[in-house]
Amino acid sequence: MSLNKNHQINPKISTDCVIFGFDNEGLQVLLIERKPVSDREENNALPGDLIYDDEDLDDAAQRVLKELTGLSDIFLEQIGAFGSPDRLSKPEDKKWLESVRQYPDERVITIAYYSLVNKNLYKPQASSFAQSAVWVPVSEVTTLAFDHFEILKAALKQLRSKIKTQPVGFNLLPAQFVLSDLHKLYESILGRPLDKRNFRRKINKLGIVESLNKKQTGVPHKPSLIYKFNEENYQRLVEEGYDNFGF
Amino acid sequence: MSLNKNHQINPKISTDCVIFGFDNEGLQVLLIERKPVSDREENNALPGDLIYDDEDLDDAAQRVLKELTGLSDIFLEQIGAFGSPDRLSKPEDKKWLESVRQYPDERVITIAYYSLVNKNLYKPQASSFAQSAVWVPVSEVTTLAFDHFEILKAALKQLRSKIKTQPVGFNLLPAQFVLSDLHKLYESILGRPLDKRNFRRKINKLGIVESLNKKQTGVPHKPSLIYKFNEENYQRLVEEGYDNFGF
DNA sequence: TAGCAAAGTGTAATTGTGACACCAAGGATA
DNA sequence: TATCCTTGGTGTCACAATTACACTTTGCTA
Repeated sequence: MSLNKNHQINPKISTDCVIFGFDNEGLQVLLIERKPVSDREENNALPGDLIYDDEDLDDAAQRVLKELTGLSDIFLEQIGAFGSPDRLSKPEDKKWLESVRQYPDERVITIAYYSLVNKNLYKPQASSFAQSAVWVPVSEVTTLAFDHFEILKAALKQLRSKIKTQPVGFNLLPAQFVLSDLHKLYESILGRPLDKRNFRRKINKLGIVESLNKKQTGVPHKPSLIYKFNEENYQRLVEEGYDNFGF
Repeated sequence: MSLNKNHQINPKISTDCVIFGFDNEGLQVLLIERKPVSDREENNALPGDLIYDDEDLDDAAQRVLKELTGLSDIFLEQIGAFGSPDRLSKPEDKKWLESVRQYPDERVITIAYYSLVNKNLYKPQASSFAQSAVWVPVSEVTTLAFDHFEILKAALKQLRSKIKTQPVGFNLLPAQFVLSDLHKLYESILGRPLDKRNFRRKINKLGIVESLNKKQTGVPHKPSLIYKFNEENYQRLVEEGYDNFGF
């Protein structure tokens, strides 16, 4: 910490959340559709909000998540700060801000987070911005408002690197699942195919899933065994300093 | 982005830099000694500064680095934002801020960076805070001002994880070095011993160092060959998508 | 010239990875 | 009720990577 200098600013601080979900369609992200202009994709934005006085950054992100999805205490990790002085200055973005902010020209630095939600628990909320929330397959997103596409790319990168060392994927699945769901999830996140037998071998060796000795019913093919995540074994691995899940 | 709400703040934004250096004593970090009170360690702080209007976050961190070390264009990576509302409120810290800031009670959110500098190129500068900069072995740091110890721990964690996938260590070494320097560097960063033969095999296989066919002189033991980092081979590896340096 | 200190080198056992193909089970349908 | 369709579930082999481990070389110093 040094002495004061001239020209320092007091920007606004926001938090923007990249909320990932997963289903048979693959990896999705929850976006807010902004109303005006055409329905071009670049009008979508990440959900976010300005942070409050005396509010911790993580708490602000949890609050956004809660307002939007109704979920609390879910996986959430900071991506980093995005604060380019011109990050809000695309013409469409400026116009939109003018309609919505008291001081639309103020600089805003955002602290970005990503989180993993189980879409089965997700229930859209009635809060002001949750109305226009939509799940969009990550692979179909090519542009977003502000610098949000850049933030999404950073989130994906961090998630990919995280899932190689920690079994965070379970946050995206229901409590009971089938190994092929987990398999598809890993393929969706990593964006490449994984050999079925090798995948299963790895998962089994880790001992982080546990069969419930129940089978699927009503499926037009051989029913799969149903599994749950074994949190105790996972905790043991982490305590032993294990951090390589090797994908 | 949602609608405005009450209670939003306009905090100050600072950047704090964890500047790592390396020599025979191991991994070091550059700290600022705050003047008052006793010479207890918790008076040391990370170098940092408030950011300017219209200044990009990365640029602010580069500026701090330049003012402090005289170096520009060196390895620098964001760690993340630290913004707990009470991060400045330890009594000693408050007293110090009162002596130095116009509005010492203002909330300050910091964007932390870490960087790797070659101590041979480092020359202390005459800037206001560079006067009291000191290199301290990372292993001896146990407390710091504000939340800076937490930031240091995050920096170390990120560096350890980074060095497993990218050969960033070369930023800490002189342009010409000896394999045992590189070996000691990796051991210092990872905090555990690495087998000499296995280490050399890995480095050689990667092809990212290149012998200059010169030997050390004046050492009281068998002289070592002198190496340099092979940037072309490294670039090739990165372009091929290689990101596992396997330590 | 003896001794010291660090440099430099190879192998064997184990473990991990990647590629690959067939049978099983249940529902759907003819 | 037999056939077909779809997905579940399984083992092996070749190769690569990792770990553990000890002795000789070189140059300076005493």
